Order: sequence, then structure tokens, then C-alpha cells
Amino acid sequence: MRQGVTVPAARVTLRDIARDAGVSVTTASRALHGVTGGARAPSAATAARVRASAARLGYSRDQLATGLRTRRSRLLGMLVPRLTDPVLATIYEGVEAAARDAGYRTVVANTFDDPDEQRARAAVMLDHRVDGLIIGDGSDRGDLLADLDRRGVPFVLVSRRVDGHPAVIGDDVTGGRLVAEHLLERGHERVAVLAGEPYASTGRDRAAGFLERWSAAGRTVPAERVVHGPFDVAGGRWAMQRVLEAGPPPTAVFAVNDFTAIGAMGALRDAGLRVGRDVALVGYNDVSISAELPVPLSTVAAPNDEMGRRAVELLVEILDGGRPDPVLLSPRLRVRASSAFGVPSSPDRYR
Amino acid sequence: MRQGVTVPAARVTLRDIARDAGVSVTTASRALHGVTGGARAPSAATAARVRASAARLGYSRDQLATGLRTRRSRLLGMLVPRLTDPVLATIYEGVEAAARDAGYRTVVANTFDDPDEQRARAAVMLDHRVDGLIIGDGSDRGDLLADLDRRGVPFVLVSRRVDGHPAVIGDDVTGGRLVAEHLLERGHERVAVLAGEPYASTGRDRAAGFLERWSAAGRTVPAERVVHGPFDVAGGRWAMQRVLEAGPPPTAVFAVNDFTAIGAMGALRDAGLRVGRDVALVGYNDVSISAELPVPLSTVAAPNDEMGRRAVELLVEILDGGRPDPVLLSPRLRVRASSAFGVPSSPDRYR
DNA sequence: CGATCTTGTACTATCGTTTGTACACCCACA
DNA sequence: TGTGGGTGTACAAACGATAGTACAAGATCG
Repeated sequence: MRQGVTVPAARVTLRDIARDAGVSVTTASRALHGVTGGARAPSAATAARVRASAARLGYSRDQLATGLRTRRSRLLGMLVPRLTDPVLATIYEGVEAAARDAGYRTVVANTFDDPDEQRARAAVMLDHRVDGLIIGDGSDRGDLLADLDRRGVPFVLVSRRVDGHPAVIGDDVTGGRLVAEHLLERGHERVAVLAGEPYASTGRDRAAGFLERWSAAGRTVPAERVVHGPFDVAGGRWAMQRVLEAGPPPTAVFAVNDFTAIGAMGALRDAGLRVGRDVALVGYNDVSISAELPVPLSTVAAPNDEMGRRAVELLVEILDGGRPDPVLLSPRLRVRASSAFGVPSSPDRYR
Repeated sequence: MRQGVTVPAARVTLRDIARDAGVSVTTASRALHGVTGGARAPSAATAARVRASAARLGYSRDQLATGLRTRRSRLLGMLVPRLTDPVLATIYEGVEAAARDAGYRTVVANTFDDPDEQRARAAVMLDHRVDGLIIGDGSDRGDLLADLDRRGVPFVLVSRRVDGHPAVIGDDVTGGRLVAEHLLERGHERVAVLAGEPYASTGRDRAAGFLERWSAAGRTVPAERVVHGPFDVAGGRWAMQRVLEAGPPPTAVFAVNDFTAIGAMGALRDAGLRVGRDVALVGYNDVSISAELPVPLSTVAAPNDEMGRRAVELLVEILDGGRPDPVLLSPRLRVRASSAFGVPSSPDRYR
């Protein structure tokens, strides 16, 4: 008895079903869950009787026992920086839905981008015998990925890539380039980039794509206007303040993440600058609030839900012995009021 | 062999440790994980030898086997409407952290507030032999809770309450009252309430607390200015539009959720109304972006992280045979620019 | 110095399921 | 009527751990 008051209902096991249906446990198992080895199937009549017993008694298979016996848990683990980041939460929703469709369950854990946490959480998941891992917080710090490879643990990266490992990501370089083209078109010259954490390929690639296109246009961004920092609201505020302290305010800011952009909005507001009039601001990810802000935020939409789904597909393919190709999903620029205006000196083509 | 290329490293089991240390499996188990029954402990020397073997061979306990034998999985399941809601994600972070501290692991699932999903996800978790459930999407629809009670499954509600079941919630009635007092003080008379989903106690209680205090001040809110709807950005936009269509715009709006409030911002903006000047807006939850918006959003802060932690404490207490009291956490009003002004006719005491 | 107590370890059953193999039965055929 | 090939079912052994109990060796006592 586990509880002081209520007695947990006794589990209904295969043995109960077998007794009720007048067959052996073996037959019950095969009638309910199919025949695997070279064995022969129960007769239709027997199977029907067993199924009836199972339904009547309310049988449900014990996943622990099944997993122990089959050495497959049909459980996938996912590591994320943190789930309060709606981008990762969205990816996880995709993962969960796709896993369910494929007959798997999922567990998820926050690692806060800390290599020790990553290692620890992965270990716990492996103790629970997950069949594979989906890594949403990939970075080249720590040796977790090499370790997983060495141990033969199947995994795929999602959202962030790390060279040499299978991954499902958005085309961040292209996304950054789209933003650069948009801001060039509006006539901006003095821009800043809030580039996110240096260990995350998302921010790195978005910034790189932007800067590449920018210098291809013959313009430069001085180092003090490319600031790395956390991907959240506080990080954006902090990074924007760094830029504003370093010199004259830019006329346009590219934040590689919508929440970073919103934090930047706070810092700009405090500095007396109006987003959408004095300064253009572009984020990345198109989270649900971006379109509804008092000044709607321009951003790059990445198919995050699909990213999660594809990651599961890839992982399942690996589990089935395949060697799937990495997946690169296309981004889409969404121009809104925060950047849909020209710099003061150039013609104002929008609103 | 599970993979095409890599062979998963053979699991190190207790048997390997026992062989390596020259003891029986029993002794190895007791040396590593402690003595439970009336048995005697291994000698210090033996225990040390076993631990050394375990460390050298890289042993880690198989949770499936342990769970099967002990009939305890040390796994807690949590049901949430959806994880992309940062409020629930924050609560889950608290749950995860507290569970870990208490020696439990967690799994979480989205139910989209759909009774069928709730039932299905709970069933899956019970198949995985979770020791208990934390219900973040409680409602009086469906008979899941009664069913769990009948089956003796330990659970606690969090965030939302349902009469007759243990719960850890914020004091939503008081929170709503605080908002009413704030808006009364600023001289508002024509207000609207975006009240969230009718089946969720959070929105219901917040709205009730507000309306109670409001009518105690001798003022009324006509039915067409109390609109129920989803808790997200789109729902807020929709509900706000309903209000605006129904009559002259209110001078103040209480949205029972920050995201609903942000959606309302969009609708107000489209109607040519400026939040923080033409209309006051107050949300609920104090999510991270609220303070950084171009017009910072007034809101009520609820200790969501702590809510998750306390829910785990309660559940663990129940698992240990206790009958803990429900927990009610205090909210705090945070006045920001979106509502920190008086109505046009009254003196503008701020900014 | 033999009987008793203490201490450490091993044996064995068990959790609920899957799976290789053995067995019993039935029918057809020679 | 005996032999052979299907066909359906049961037996028994795992998977990796825990727990009750039995047993062996050393310490302690009269």
C-alpha cells in the first residue's frame, strides 16, 4: 500500500487476461500484441476471446516490463536550453506530435546550455533506456556528442547544427541574408547586430549571413556594433545597451531572436528612440506576439513546428538503420512596421 | 544490432559489477543502492570494492528493471494545456527542478485542454507507471479527476483549482481585486474584462475578483464587455474586437492573461486607440516580455516557478501517505505605463 | 571448549512481458 | 492404419533489478 488512504487499484496483468480467457500468458500476449518470432499466431477465435477479456478487465500493457524485455523503450529524449523559450517549446510540440504518430513517447529536459547539465540529463535519459535523443541545445562545447557517438546512441540535432552530426535546422545563413537585403533596400548604413550566444549556430549563422551580404554591398559593421549575448529579453536589453554606449545609435538593428529584439525595444525606448521611426528593428522566429506588439516587429519566420517533426522522422530513420541526409528548412522574411520605413534621408516608401 | 553502422555499447549490468568485484549480484545491489529489507549491509571493504568496479566499468542502474521490481518508477507526469504557453512552461520548470531535488523525474504532455487528450495522455503516463500526476489543465469538464480518484492515482492540481481536489494555485480572486482597485483609483468607469476560458478557474476567479470589487464600488460592467476566449494572443485579439464592436470603447481593459493582453493591444492599435493614453490595459502573470514592450504592460505577478515547486512537494507528501493542505500563493500588482495614467477627465498623476 | 550470537554473503523467487522451442492435435495421404 | 505436414497452444527462459531467507564463518560467553 503506497498511500495512506486510497489503495491503488491492482494492476491488471497479462496473467489475469490469460486466466480469464482460459489461455496461457504467451497466447494472450500474442493475441493482443501480435506475433514476432517464428511462432504461429493464435486462432481467430482465441484472439477474439483474449481481446474481449482484455477490454472487459481494462488491461493495459506495462511499458516498464515490455521495455525491459524487448530492450526498446519506444521513448525518445529531447534536450533543450529551456522550455520557457517559446521557440524551443514549439519545436518540442512538433517533436511530441510526430513521435506520437510514430508510436514513440517523449521526455524533455532543460539544460540551460550548461555542458554539465547536458551530460547529466542525457545520462538520466539513457538510464531510462530512451531509444534515441533529440538535441535542441547542440554546441561545440563539451564532448557530449562525441561521447554519444562513441557509445552508439542514436541522436539528431535540431534547431542548431554541429559539424559532423545529423541535424534538422532552418537555413539561418539565408535568413540573415534576407534581413540584410531588406535593410539595404531601405537605405540603412549604420546597423547593429545582436548576435546571440556564440556557441549556438543559429545566432552565428544568422549574423554571418547578414554580415556577408552587408559587406558584399560594400558596407561594414564595426566590431563594437556586433554584440553577443543571451537569447532572451534580458539579454537583448543588455546587448542593445552595449551598442548604445559604444557610439551614435544605429538606424537599424538586427536581433537574431524575437525575444532579444523585444529586450532591445526596452533599451531603445529608455534611450528615447522610437522603434519604427527613429530606428528599424528586425527579429527572428516570428513568435506569436511579434505581430501584435504596439509596433509590430519585422522578423524572419522559421518553420519550427515542422523542424520538430522532421527531427523525429530523421531519428526514427536512424533507429531503423538508415543514414538520412540532414534537413535545411527555408525561412521567410516578414516585414512589419518596426522596419517598414526608409531612413530619414531616403524616400519613405511605406506608410 | 539496432543500427546500421554503430553497435550500441553493451549495457553494463549489476551482474558485470558482481563478477568484476567477486561478489553476488545481491551484494552488489546492496553495496551500491543501500539495504532495504531486514537484510544486513555488506562490509565496508566489500562495498568499496563494488563501488570501485561500478565506477571503472561505468555502471548505471536500469530504471526500467528497477521500476518493474519495486513497483515505483520515481516518475511524475504533468499534464499542461500546452507548453508554448510560457506560464505553463515556467510552472513546469519549477516542477522539474523540484522533482529532481526530490529524486523524481518528470514527463510532460500537451492536452490542448481537450478532455479526450487529457484522458489519453494520462493513460499513457499510467502505463509508464508514473507514481503520480500533476495536473496543470484542470477543469470541471470530463471525468478524469474522479476517475483518477477512483483508481487511487495520487495527483495534485496546479495553477487551476477544481473543487474537492488538492491544488497549488495563485490567489486569483485577490489578484483580480487588486486590478479593480488600481483602475478605480485611476478614475475609470467604462471597463472591459477579457475573461479567458470559462472552464479555467484562473480566468474565472480573476474576473470574479475584479467584478466583485468593481460592483462593491457601485459600478457595473455590462455583459457585452465581459468576453470569454482563449488564453493566447489570437484569443485576446478576438475578444478585444468583440468588445469594440459592441459599443463605445472602454477606457480600461483587464485581460486575465498577458498574452491575451498583447492580443488586445493589436486589436486596439488597429482601432486607432493608443494603449497607455487612450485606454488603460492590465494583464496577468508578468511574463518576461511585459516589462520591455514599447508600452510596458501593467500586470499581476504570480509566483509561477514556486507554484510548480510546491505542487511537487504536495504530491510527494501525498505519495508518502500524507494529506497536505492546499496552497494559495499571493499575487502582486505591477503598475506600468499601460495603465499608469488617469482617465482624461481626472488629473494625470503619472508621467 | 562447545553452544550461542553476530555478521557478512549467497541463493532464489519475483516484478510483467516477450520469444524460441516443444508438444499435441488434426487432417490428408499412401 | 501408420506416417508426415500443418496448425494452435503451452512451457520455460530470459530482460535487470530487489528482497526475504538460509547459511557459513568468526566473535563471545559461561
